[in-house]
Amino acid sequence: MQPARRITLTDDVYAAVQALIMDHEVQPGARINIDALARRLAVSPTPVREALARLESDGLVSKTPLVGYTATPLLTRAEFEELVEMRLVLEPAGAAKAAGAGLDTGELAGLRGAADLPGPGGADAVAAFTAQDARFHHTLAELSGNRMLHAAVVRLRAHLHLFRLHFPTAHYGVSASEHHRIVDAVDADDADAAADAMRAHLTAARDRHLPFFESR
Amino acid sequence: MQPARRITLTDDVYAAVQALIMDHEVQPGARINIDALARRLAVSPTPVREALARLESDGLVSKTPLVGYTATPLLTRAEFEELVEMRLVLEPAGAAKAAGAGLDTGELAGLRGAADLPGPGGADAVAAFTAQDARFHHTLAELSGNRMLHAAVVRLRAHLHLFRLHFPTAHYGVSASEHHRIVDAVDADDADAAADAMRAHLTAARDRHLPFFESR
DNA sequence: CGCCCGCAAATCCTATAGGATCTTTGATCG
DNA sequence: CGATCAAAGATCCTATAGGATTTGCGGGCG
Repeated sequence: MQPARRITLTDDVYAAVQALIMDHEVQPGARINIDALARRLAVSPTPVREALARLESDGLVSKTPLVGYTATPLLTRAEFEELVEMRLVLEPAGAAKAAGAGLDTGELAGLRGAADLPGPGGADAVAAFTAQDARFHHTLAELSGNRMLHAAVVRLRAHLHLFRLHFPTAHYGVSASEHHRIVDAVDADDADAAADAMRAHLTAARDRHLPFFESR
Repeated sequence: MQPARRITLTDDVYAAVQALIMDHEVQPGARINIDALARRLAVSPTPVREALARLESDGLVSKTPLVGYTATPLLTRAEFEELVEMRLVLEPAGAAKAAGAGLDTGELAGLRGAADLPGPGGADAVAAFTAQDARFHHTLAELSGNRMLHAAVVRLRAHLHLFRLHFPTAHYGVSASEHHRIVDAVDADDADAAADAMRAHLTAARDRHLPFFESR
């Protein structure tokens, strides 16, 4: 039996500010006033500063000494292409590793569960979709058995926050089927097929996201 | 003309603590007493806490709420293999990208300069060698043109701190020649050859490091 | 002899205050 | 009218203090 609040205020603030930025309640590129943020969260500036320091290492905010913190701006088209390229380097390798790792049935079942994606219905369908999509990719990276690769994949997700509000909602089923094709290859212990399926998925997802940049 | 101290105390402390850990002046796995560290650096605990928060995101320390920070322990053999695997995923891809990027002569000259490694002479030969080796790998990753890949490569270097004091000093020339072979391939715009040369270098470096684990 | 409980010391965590720096506003000069 | 400079305000940064929690140690019980 554990007390009501196991974690510290700093950790709470860290999660809260992360959510504020990911949900664009703090505009990308906007200055972050530490005192105002502290008042908004009903805490003192001290834990806010500590949370911001961690978020800077995560790439969600950037700091200018003696000036203040700024929410990281939206990705440019070029940065988006770099992100895709980076994922194309990391994630197919992770899928291949997972395929060769001899996963047990429990791990495979968990991966299959994460591969399913919620439909377009529901109150906050976009958030539910992105959360589940992240869970699948993170789970697969974790099952690669390489903790550093897993950490790198998780870290990249932070840079995707510009899409939280612009996710193309018309292709839910397509993404899910691509996920399942990857799981099938992993299940069959076919490393090459798993890597290929992941590459196809990432490339297709890239094309689905591209229209976002046309309208800017 | 700029004032004597352009950066803040927190940034100074961050660099100082990073050096303390990388140089093993703080034993890997040891608890970190915030107050004692603050006294040692002649500052208050506040900037120390902020620096530690950033170092946690960097992977150099880990935090347990209400208990304190701990210096990250030395890599186990398994973690070392994962690190090598991760570098084999990232760095050959970066070398290939750099080879296809059409670098100008200035960039190539900078890379060639970084490829040279200091000889075994000198006061702190090990530190000089590791610093120059890091500069080469970071420069090459930067020239890939992918900022996220560059950042990931730099981030991995932090986990190498266990070798700072155990670098095999007998193979300076070998490493340098492997570096130059990579540069040659990049210079020839041969992406496949650059990736192959990087893979060969990383694999060879892995084998050179392995004896360290035998003696533990 | 080993285990468990309770108290004291150490440490962490948060809030607050004051000094230092940057930004903005307004007035003066060219 | 535009540019420059100075002062006021806002904000950041660091130090300090006190409350909350954990850890270490000693005594008591089984």
